Amino acid sequence: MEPLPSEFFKKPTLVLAKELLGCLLVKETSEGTAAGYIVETEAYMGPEDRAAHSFENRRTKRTEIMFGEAGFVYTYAMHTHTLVNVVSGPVGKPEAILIRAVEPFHGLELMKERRNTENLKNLTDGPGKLTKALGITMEDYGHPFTLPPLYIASGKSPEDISIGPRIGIDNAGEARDYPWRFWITDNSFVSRNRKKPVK
DNA sequence: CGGACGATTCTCT
DNA sequence: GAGAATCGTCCGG
Repeated sequence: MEPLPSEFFKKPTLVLAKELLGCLLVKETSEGTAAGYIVETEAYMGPEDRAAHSFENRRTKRTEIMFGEAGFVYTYAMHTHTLVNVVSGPVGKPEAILIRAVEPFHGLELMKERRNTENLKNLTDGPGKLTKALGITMEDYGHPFTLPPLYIASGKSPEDISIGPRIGIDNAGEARDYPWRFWITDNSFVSRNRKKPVK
């Protein structure tokens, strides 16, 4: 599991969101290393995307990292959970890709312990679940995905990719229906809150 | 400085 | 499928 180079992240956000599928998300801690295949992503497209934190270029302490270079970690808190994004797009364009689900690959026992469950299916099939399982926290904010302790490595190529509207943004007006959610077709670790694919 | 609000999850029913 | 938990962030006053 070798980190991918920074060049990997320098491509259009909607392209990167698809290419991240099948890649490994790896987190090293003092407790050990945990990793999973990325099976579900969502793109957030900045100023013109009502669902994005950076809508209308809203630049705050929280969104600051989105305005920087692609390939950095954007974590934020949602209720009691931490969610993790990959910063994307050129400098000055605040785009990001939310990692919504991974398929457990390495460090199974550690992940089960952190999630307090033996049920593999329930381990990492949601954005808040996978951060807990992997040990991703707000401490990771602003770090590069190209170096340990939190990095992305090449994995396996998905056979087929499904596309549909994003989850949990029903109040985002017209952006609600944009087909910016990507997942590996028929993968059982995709988050349950699923809608029908448009493709 | 207060109030509203989630890119969620879990626990029931 | 609905409702609670629960808290940092953000914006208005």
